[in-house]
Amino acid sequence: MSDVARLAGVHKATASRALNPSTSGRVNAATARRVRAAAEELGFTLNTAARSLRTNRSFTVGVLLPDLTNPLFPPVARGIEEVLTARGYTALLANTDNDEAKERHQFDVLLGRQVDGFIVATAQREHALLEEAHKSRVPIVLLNRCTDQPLFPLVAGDDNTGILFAVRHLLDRGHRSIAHVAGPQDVSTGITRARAFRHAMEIAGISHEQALVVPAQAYTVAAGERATEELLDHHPATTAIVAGNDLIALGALHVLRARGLRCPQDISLVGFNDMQFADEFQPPLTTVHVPHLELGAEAARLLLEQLDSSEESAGGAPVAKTVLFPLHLVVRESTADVADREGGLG
Amino acid sequence: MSDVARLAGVHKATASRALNPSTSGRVNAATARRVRAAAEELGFTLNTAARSLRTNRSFTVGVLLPDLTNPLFPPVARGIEEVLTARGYTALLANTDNDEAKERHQFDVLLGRQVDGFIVATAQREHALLEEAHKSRVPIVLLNRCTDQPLFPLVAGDDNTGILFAVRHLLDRGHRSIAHVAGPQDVSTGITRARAFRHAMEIAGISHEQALVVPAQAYTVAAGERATEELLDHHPATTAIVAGNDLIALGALHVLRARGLRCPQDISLVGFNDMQFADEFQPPLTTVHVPHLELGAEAARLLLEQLDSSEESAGGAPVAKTVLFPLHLVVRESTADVADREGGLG
DNA sequence: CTGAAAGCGCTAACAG
DNA sequence: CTGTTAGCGCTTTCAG
Repeated sequence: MSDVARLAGVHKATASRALNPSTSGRVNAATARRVRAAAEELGFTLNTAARSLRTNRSFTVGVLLPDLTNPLFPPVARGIEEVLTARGYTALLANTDNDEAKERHQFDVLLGRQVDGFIVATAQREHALLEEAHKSRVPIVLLNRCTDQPLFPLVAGDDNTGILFAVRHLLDRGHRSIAHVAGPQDVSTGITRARAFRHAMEIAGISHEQALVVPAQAYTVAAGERATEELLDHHPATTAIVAGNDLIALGALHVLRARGLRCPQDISLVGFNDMQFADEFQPPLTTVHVPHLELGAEAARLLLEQLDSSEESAGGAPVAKTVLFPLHLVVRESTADVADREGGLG
Repeated sequence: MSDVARLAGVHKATASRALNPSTSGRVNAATARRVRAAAEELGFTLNTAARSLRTNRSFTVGVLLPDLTNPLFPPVARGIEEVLTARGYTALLANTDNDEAKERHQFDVLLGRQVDGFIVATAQREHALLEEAHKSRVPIVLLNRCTDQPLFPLVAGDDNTGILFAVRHLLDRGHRSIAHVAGPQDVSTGITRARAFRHAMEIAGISHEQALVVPAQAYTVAAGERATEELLDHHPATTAIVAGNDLIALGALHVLRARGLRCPQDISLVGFNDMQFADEFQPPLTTVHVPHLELGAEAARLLLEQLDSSEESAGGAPVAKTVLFPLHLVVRESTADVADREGGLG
């Protein structure tokens, strides 16, 4: 930078001001231009480590997610990345594998790297780390999952109406023996969707006892398989399943296939998330579409808002705003009328 | 850190030495323990910005990939992340969308963030940016794709034998009119696989003219659709297709379906990569399995090697080592005997 | 509008 | 084995 300054014939402080968009107003336009030209010529790139050291801001955001390999998260990550880079920020992605120790470690590493804030997609209903983090006042936005205590702003899909759409669709198709193979109940989405399911069934006048809910241990294909086995063992009369998410739905699909049950002729199935390639499954999966990219983008926006405001004033704790995105059902080929079911049997 | 030092009753330089694993040997064991205890007590986390500024090393690696949303890359990213974090490094992922300007920008941003090196999965056969980077001697490892000039170490799958397995499988099934819907020809994997295809057909004694190659414009479903349309328009007698990758295969699948051709009864199809959920397609895709996680891990290892050696000595330019991983064919349900084909027609 | 000077938190060379 | 000192490259008062 001294070199740039020398070439432009100014002091390095002036060069610094000229090169920083937020201070370039405080410098003569012609001088600024000269400095920029000099920087260009020398192929100068600003040393962010030095800037961070001085300003105590790294323009870096930590993103905690369970597993990038889960098809949900790549679009989320891209959404985050897009709004962050537009503002000169960079995302540091960290996989936690739903492991508390690993998460803690990643969190500390990210803190060491002076991240300005976090986007957390790994929230459990009870979450020690997040409670501590709340006390230490690090800016955090929750994505998708939230804690039981409303500690932080949250960006998520509107699971309630999502499930409502799914159930209504099955009811419209004449189903009454509908079961919910739910997600894990220690995660907010798991219980929200289960509650929404019970509620939707209740509205339809179906007794609480008939609104079957079998929780899977995790949002995975394997857990979905196990839970579906259990469901079908105990309640073979089930004609339709609402799955906690698409991976669980995939597990259900496997079990149906293994048992010689056809989907949708024998059992209808609705997923949740509309993950990439859900339309390529066998059969193409009817599922609730969640705009993951937008979720990521909005979470990033909310975090930036927080960072901006904490910059201007040490202002009071902002209300934990919640942004719920509208969801819609994508009807494909995994659902059919119950009527079709009787005739279909060979 | 001064606080830690004070609490431990030593100078901050000593504290620094005690806290850094690579220098903690140069300090009294008891003192070191005292310092670590103090650090623990104060919840001290080292400021990496300051360290970077001083040491000129950020323990950060830039990863350039086309698009995290492409199912190939999440496992690659995880592989990279796993070996990097084990050594205290962090990966900075950047999506380029195969856009040269965007890639340049991302590259510069990463340089500004003082990355110690790059893993690049976006190499084109002619690649201006990479040639410049080579001159500037930034440590780089190429992943999957390489430039025509062997500028950097490369980690990739052994595409040649992968394609050979695919072709041999189809030949064994009695196919002779086999076509290759190839990947884009400005990318190394695109031409390598196309060449390997021609070679494998040649070995089988099938004339060069019959070894049909139709290149897709990109490794996408849409491009795969277009290329397959073209192929089937001009060569309806084709009985089997080797696709440049699984996304192209998916495009082919769509076109077959649209034309009322059954896979595998009418046309057999082999993909490449064995991407996540390829086994859930309709039909489950026979494809060449590529160990993406291992590719990422190995690339990270190679880069770390380079970083270690450039640390010890300013040593001469290392030979551009190439690591090719063995690939194998996963036979599923998208391939069948030609014989079955005749009988299958209604 | 620009220059001078201090200092962010850490490490490394040098003494002792 | 430990303390002293200087300085990484930048931003930001404070003067002028």
